[in-house]
Amino acid sequence: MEGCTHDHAALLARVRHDLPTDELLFSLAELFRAFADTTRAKILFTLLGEELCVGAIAELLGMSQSAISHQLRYLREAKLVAARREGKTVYYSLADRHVATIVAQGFEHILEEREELP
Amino acid sequence: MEGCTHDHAALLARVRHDLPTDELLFSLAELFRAFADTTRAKILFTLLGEELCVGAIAELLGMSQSAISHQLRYLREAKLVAARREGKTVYYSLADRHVATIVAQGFEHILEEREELP
DNA sequence: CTATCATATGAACAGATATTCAAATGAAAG
DNA sequence: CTTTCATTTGAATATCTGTTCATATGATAG
Repeated sequence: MEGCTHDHAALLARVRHDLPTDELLFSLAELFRAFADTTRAKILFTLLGEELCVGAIAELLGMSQSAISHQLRYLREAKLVAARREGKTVYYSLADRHVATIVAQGFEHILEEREELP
Repeated sequence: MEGCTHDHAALLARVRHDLPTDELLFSLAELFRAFADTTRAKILFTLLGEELCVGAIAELLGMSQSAISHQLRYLREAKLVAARREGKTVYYSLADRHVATIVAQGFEHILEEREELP
């Protein structure tokens, strides 16, 4: 059967009350999905310091221009990168200061976690 | 053909130098993958305030106990939640203070983003 | 106009992932 | 021991996701 039969009605009510809406939780998951792929994480890192064109990123990561372009579209629609056209070339940059913060926080977590295991 | 033929050798060299190792970037993506699923995001939220048993989480999210257990295993292996057994019941809680920080940062991002569009 | 460079896009395929279902633990109580 | 409760696990399945390949767009030069 399903679940336990404990008496946690009061606890559940309280936790449920504090829980954000489904829609907001979905947005949160959506945001983290952008960082959850190795290729996209790499792209975001290359853009931490400077704006770069698609070909440069592709070369940097040793991947096809098409693959990078697809991921850039993803990041663009997630509003995490911004595009700027200059002639034939399109330059990408981070769209939001939060991107850097979130990446930095994740990094800190990983590094501290590794220090704990000698 | 592939990529552009610009002269960005110096730029590429510099960016490449600042780029973390593949292994570290993979770990980063792996960490964010844990937050990148709606069910897992919900679970982490329910655990922000208190520790809860599996059945309670399942009831709270209106999902099967098995589905929740599978995701809890994922989160346990990612070292984001900790389990504590008490009789038949297993209580889960957040394993790391970073979890709360990362979630909070993501939330802030979403909320600010929404304020910008009236 | 045509040719070329940089990027974008669509379809297709392969691999990953989340949920369900059925069955297996593990712990306490009778 | 058997029964029951809470949770875990494994296999199967359906869905999602990332890359490739081929083709299209957009911009400049000639």
